[in-house]
Amino acid sequence: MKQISSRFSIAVHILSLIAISSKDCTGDFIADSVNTNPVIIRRIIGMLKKAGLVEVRSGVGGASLLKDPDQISLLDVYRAVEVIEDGKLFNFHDEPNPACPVGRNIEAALRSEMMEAQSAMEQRLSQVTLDQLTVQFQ
Amino acid sequence: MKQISSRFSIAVHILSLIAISSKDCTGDFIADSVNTNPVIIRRIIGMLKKAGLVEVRSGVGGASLLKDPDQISLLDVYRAVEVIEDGKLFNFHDEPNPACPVGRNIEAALRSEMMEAQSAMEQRLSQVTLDQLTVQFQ
DNA sequence: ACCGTTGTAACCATTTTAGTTACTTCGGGA
DNA sequence: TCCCGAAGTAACTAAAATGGTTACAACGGT
Repeated sequence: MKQISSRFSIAVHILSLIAISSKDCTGDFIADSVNTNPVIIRRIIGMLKKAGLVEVRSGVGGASLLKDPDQISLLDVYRAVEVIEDGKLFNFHDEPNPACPVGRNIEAALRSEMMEAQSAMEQRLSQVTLDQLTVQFQ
Repeated sequence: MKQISSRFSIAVHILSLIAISSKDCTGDFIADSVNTNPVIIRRIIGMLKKAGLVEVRSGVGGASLLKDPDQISLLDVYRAVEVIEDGKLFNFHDEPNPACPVGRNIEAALRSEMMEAQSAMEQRLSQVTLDQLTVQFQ
């Protein structure tokens, strides 16, 4: 990968805006704050809906949170926007040669370390909630 | 991103093979163990050379380590293969609207949390050395 | 001089990403 | 009831990353 998709940062932006804003959060209003196309916003809100984080008033429009901001962690958002394939941050090359001692054993050993590293990151994300961010937006 | 490139797992494979193998580690020999094209191996070895981890006997061929396996961490390898852009694991969407309190403040707040999460992962990678892996390849 | 090996360049197919246009559907207000 | 703003989605695009491949020049022992 190059980088983890900006879907994640946009999703956090969207949720922060909904949490803070008193006015109706329509796709166009959010798109103006994020500075992107409204369709991008709708797509990401669709993912947040699927994850049970927000709801959208159909017809009239406007999104609202389904959880308190102190009950939404950055990990929840990260997982909602499906930023990585199959839940695995690290890719592993296909089918090393089983006839070689390294080829035969490296996958188990390295995958285990990859999971530890990934967990360390996700655990850190899980410790930060939306309200811990929004208090900084005076 | 989809996933962190398999360049990382291949690089670890390559270094493990060099560390363990008694015979000459040519690109073709390594490619056979990794099960990929020799050019892929040469490209990654080039990155490991640039990072000062290996050297290659020119003309005759064969790679060898420039450091003891207990002095090479997974983080060293991870950084050597330039798996992420600009050293930043997370991407951040461009230019949120400064006229909005969220748009104006979210970048600093979120980037700080992104760095913490990235550091947690990298710190875990830095704790594992090549020899801790290779002892598992009997 | 030959031959295996390395270092690259060039090219390719596939996938992801971010953005865009366009169209249908929904539901409230005039 | 008829609009109108909004959401949901399909289809398309351009750009970039990825993994792979062929080809070729340069190097250095035998």
